[in-house]
Amino acid sequence: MVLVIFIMSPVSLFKCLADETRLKSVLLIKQQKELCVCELITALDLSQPKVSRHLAQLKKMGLLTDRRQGQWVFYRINPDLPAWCRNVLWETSVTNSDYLEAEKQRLKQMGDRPGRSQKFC
Amino acid sequence: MVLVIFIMSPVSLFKCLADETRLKSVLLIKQQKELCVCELITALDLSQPKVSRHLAQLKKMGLLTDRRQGQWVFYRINPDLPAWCRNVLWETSVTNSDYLEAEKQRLKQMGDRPGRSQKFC
DNA sequence: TCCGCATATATGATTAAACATATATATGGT
DNA sequence: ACCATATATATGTTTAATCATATATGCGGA
Repeated sequence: MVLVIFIMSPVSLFKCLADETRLKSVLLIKQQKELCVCELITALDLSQPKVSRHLAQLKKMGLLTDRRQGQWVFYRINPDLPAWCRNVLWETSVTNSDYLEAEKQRLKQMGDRPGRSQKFC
Repeated sequence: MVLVIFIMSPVSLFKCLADETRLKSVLLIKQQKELCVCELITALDLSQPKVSRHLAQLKKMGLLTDRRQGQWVFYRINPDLPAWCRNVLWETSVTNSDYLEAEKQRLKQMGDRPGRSQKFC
């Protein structure tokens, strides 16, 4: 039986969130539970490599996890993320509820959003 | 009658906290209510220009305020800092209580700490 | 089944920009 | 003059953006 505890240093978390692309990605994903790269590209209105790079960085830092479903890769908040990090995210999103308005709008208007197979979760 | 609301964008706050010198300065100041530059230099064990520069940046961003008392300049958390920012700081400091152990130790052992004249507060 | 093409995502390489630090010097108060 | 603090300049280091390309999956037709 193995117990793995995931630790995130304060500075590491803040570095993750100190970039607009990363912060918006994280908050959007948190709010939508799960998003694939092409949905984020549309919502954030940014280039594919740019989004992909920041997601890779967030995954490497342990803030996000990903799963592949067919041709799509879906990103989520790492379920093992320490509570204090989740609280920081929560604090940020509730107080700045208008911060993602444009992004949510673009996401809502997006056609051809890939379907989720729940069996893979 | 003028009402001034101070707003801090999420990314701005996280940029402030995404550097170890700045984060430790802010958390130490928050915990000690008020610290002058020479106390921070001792506690953080860093060069004077380095500390001074980061403090100036935090003041410019609105996270800190300062007051001069004689030859010393004391820094505090800006009393007008939005509640969500304070909550993020609180969340960070309670969960990472050992993060400032060495700094608190050095501060405690520091001789010749300047006295505070309460009349200026 | 195999091939070619389309879509989704990732990554290498390059360049540009932002950031942090050190040294030296300036300012402001006693 | 002395002390505490701030700032200017130069320099090194990190970080981010872009373009081009690579990998992976899916689909349609021979």
